[in-house]
Amino acid sequence: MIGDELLSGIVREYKGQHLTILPDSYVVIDLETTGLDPQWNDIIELGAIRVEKGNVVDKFSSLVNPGYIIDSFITDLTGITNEMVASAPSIKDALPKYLDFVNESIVIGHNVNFDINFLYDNCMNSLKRPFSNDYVDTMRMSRKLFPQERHHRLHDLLTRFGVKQNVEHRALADIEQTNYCYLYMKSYIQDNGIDSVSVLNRHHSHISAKDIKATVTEFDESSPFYDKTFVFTGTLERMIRAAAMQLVVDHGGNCGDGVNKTTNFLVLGNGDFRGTKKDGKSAKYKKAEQLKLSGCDIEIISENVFYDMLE
DNA sequence: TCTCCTCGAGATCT
DNA sequence: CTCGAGGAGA
Repeated sequence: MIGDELLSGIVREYKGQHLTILPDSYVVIDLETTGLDPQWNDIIELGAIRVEKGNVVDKFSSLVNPGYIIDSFITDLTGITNEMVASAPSIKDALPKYLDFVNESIVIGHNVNFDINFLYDNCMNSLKRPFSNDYVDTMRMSRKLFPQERHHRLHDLLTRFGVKQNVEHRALADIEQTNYCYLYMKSYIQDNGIDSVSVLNRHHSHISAKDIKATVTEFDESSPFYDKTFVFTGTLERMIRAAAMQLVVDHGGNCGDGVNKTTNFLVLGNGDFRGTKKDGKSAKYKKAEQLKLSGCDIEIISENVFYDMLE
């Protein structure tokens, strides 16, 4: 995002700050737009709810006429049609009322930088002022809180927290669900005595195999994992690598970062390789093949076989 | 072998 | 921002 901003010459100098506190009073926002890029796309719905001391005290919702035909892809996604925005105000007319509603409050949203960037640019263009509210991002909270999860879309959070979700992406509906996710994670942090500031600030440094400690003390010695050393290459489909490594050590096995003579299993991720690869094989794969030829006790298995071994 | 750095690419929002 | 591969240098 920063790179894109520099390339396109957009530096949002007066943007608010990301906060690691968990406020009781705030405004949850969500926008529907004609696309993903604030430079080329426009707002078609402004939504917000005001929460004070845990209670929803006010709501704001307004469609916005972008001044051109909305792509059918967006209509399918959001349920917002050209007929619906035909009588709606332009962004220049709708924005001041919206800003009055949001006021100076802390803003909460899912991947809220998306919404804030749209608001910032529209404020600059229409009103010659920035949008500088500080904010809390529920996507960032989820990433920090549940680093073992691969996906952190709003949809994924709702599934994880056991909530049914709507088909259409209308602003107020998404806002209500975002608020639910915020409150859920806020309680999760408080109930588990987590230090929110340090957890929400930590950047997830690279996990090395030796950092993974077993969470159990008793091991089944007949497990195919027992006393075996596992190494992973490529991206796993079903979980992130750290979670798979945790499974290995909890079954009495060990993990390594690189392939060597002590490696017993190399697990090939079903997903694409991200690093440089020639002939579709990673360096770990080729090294494992060599060791196997020279008589080492090493097996090269697929991700699916790995899961089968767990049973 | 290990630690640290760089690079590419995916994720997330509509 | 994150994750994973791979290279440099101790």
